[in-house]
Amino acid sequence: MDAGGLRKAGLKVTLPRIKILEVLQHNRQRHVSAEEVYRALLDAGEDIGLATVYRVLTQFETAGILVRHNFQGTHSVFELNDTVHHDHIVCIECGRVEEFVDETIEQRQRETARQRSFRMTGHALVLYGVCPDCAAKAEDEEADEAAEDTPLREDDTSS
Amino acid sequence: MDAGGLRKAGLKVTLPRIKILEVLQHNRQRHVSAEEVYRALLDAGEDIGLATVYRVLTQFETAGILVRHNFQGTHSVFELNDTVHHDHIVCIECGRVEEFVDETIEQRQRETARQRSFRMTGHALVLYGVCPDCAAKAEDEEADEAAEDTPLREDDTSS
DNA sequence: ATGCATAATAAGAATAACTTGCATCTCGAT
DNA sequence: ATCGAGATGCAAGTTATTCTTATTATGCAT
Repeated sequence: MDAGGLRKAGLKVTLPRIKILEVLQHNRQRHVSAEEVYRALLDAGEDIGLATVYRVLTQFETAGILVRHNFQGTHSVFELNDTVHHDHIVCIECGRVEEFVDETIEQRQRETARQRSFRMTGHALVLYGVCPDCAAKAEDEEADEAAEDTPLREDDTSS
Repeated sequence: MDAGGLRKAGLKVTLPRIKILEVLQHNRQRHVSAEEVYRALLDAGEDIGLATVYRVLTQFETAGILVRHNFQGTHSVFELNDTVHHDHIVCIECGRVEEFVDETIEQRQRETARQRSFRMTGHALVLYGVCPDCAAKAEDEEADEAAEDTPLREDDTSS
């Protein structure tokens, strides 16, 4: 699953690539950023350059070994592509990400592309919302604020 | 619709904001980037700073006046939010963007969030594919390449 | 209409996330 | 073991966006 995958993708089996693949496999359930992969390898005592991490992740993406997401717009995160396809729902408060699959949505997407004569090559569906945990926290804070109901105030009468 | 919208959003009605709003309204059917708004205003003889454009666009987004998209991951584009909600299908070849609405998908998304006890605040759905025009072009080129089967070549025998 | 407190602006420096150029090194076919 | 294509590390360069600060404009009360 390691070197074989690389070989099949037409990529030389090099130490950095193997190590990066390992990090991704160890974080199979999470979405990791390039920076995180880099840090993980440095912490593991590997001598690797950040540029290499970026290059290799892009190559892996091109090779279909992993999938890139842009949940926050500011930076990309990656996950291995050896699981079944799924979409994501992201908590805008804590950043937590859950996966889901809805065959009805998938089907309607294909239908939409077909109607417009597009040959669909992929899609990105991300739902944004507040997860149950953060919703609970927010309720607590609302209760606190109800006592003063002043949205913005600098004067806390401290002087 | 100009100043009133700003006023309602709790934003002071300033010249830069009005001008930026005008650019967005003149490009109602397109998706414009911060850079494009900036250029448009410079070309129109306005004296405005790029930082102001970014700041105002972000304020507008927060105020719900416009919507931000990250189609290519590298930079954001914006569109006014006074039309009905819609999703997008993007051509990966030429960048052309079409809009669509599918109530079934919308509904399944709400259902998905509900099932996971997320309070859904928004979503991003982008279909990627090749538009009819680009597909036609690609076919032509395939025919050309069949004769030489070299994917990349600079030599067009023009010299 | 006018002044003042507050909010908004411009300009440029700063930052985050990547990307590229280049000399050196490694993989792997021989 | 050898050699060449391709990979790597480092440092410098990009790109998109945000921050800092001094300056200016706006809106509200008068």
